[in-house]
Amino acid sequence: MKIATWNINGVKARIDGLTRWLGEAEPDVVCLQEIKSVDEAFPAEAIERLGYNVATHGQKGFNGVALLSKRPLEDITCRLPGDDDDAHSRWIEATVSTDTGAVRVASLYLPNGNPVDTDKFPYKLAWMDRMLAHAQELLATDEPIVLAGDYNVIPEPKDARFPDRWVDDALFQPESRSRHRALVNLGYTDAQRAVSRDEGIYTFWDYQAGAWQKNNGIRIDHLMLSPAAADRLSGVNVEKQTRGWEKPSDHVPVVVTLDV
DNA sequence: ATGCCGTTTCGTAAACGA
Repeated sequence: MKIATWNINGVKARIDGLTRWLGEAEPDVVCLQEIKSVDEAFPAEAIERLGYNVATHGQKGFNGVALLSKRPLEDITCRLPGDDDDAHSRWIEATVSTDTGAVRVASLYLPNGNPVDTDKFPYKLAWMDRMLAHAQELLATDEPIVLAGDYNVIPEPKDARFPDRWVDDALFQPESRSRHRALVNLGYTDAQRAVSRDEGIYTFWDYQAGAWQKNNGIRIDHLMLSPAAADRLSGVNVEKQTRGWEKPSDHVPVVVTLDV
């Protein structure tokens, strides 16, 4: 089973690239972030025509997450527990069953947190604490778990082409990185790092200042696997070619292959 | 470097992003 995550930066602006990529890569499950659409305006038909079921958790203007799956999406839940006043649409999870088992998949869009000296940064950290609590609860189930999305965290210096430029950024703060490590310490495996410790693996290149042309990238889109899911991991691929397409997202898809 | 670029919105400038 191929499970992908992709921050598409506006699903309506990206529908041609999205359908092209679905046809070429043929993922079984796709976790989308930053759909920037309300549920009613999500271009579901174009995606359903390619054989996908669609579940969305959108909001007007920004944020918004979605799940696409060739097999039915079961037990769909939206929102991250722990703060009923949090109105941002940043979490959707569902179960996908196969002939040999089932996997619980979440599409998450972790808050950016910039600028660090504003309320946005403590919101990010509190959101990460809620995510850690929920991730721990999920481990009590027998199903393999995949927490996939835009984490807005650069885990290590080697996950940035120019780490020195990120030291004042919320994505690279010690508080952000330590919470990401806490997810690992709970037992979740960074799928990319399970297959390669290489530097130079990036998933985001800014639109500005020729970042793509200069390969000034960062690795912030992650698929975190529970022990049961990590046991089934057989491959990871960064779909870098999409960044060179016309009207690209600034993020590219990351795909894991699980023997499920 | 208050810059760059791109998407969205009861738009035509501002919010948000990373």
